[in-house]
Amino acid sequence: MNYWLVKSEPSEFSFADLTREKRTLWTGVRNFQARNFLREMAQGDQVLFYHSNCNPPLVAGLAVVTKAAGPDPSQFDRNAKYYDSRSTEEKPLWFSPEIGYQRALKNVTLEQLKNCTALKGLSLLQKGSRLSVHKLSQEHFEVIIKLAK
DNA sequence: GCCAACGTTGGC
DNA sequence: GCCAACGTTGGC
Repeated sequence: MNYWLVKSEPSEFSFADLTREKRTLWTGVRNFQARNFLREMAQGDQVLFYHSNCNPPLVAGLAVVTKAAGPDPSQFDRNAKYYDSRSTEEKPLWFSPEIGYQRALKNVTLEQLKNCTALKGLSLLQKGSRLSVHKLSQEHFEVIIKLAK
């Protein structure tokens, strides 16, 4: 099993939104490295749901991959913000897994993550890291879950 | 709102 | 294939 962290701006889609909707297609990721991670996600993988671009940034809850990635429908929609003219039905560029609500977590702020020596090397904390999808080791995942208790 | 860091684009 | 210009991300 793999462990992931996905970022979302709470003003766009928050963990409370996921809690309400139960499941959602993770659409709109337009970065190749993040895309590769999305395609690697398998049903049952654990996903930390991170709120970015807010004050304070934090890990808000726990999600789970409910369905492996298929083509991101928003890339085909001419009127969508994430339309990509390079994509075809035969050769889609972008992929979306389905993410489901698992359980609420006590918030773990970015500051707490930074102050935790056990999380040294976490890719989210690397300088200049802007990826919206990160892969975590099981050890780092469990440390963050512990911080949320 | 600022700006550092990074990714992408496109001219050459 | 280089690299300058531009756009975006996201913490602060």
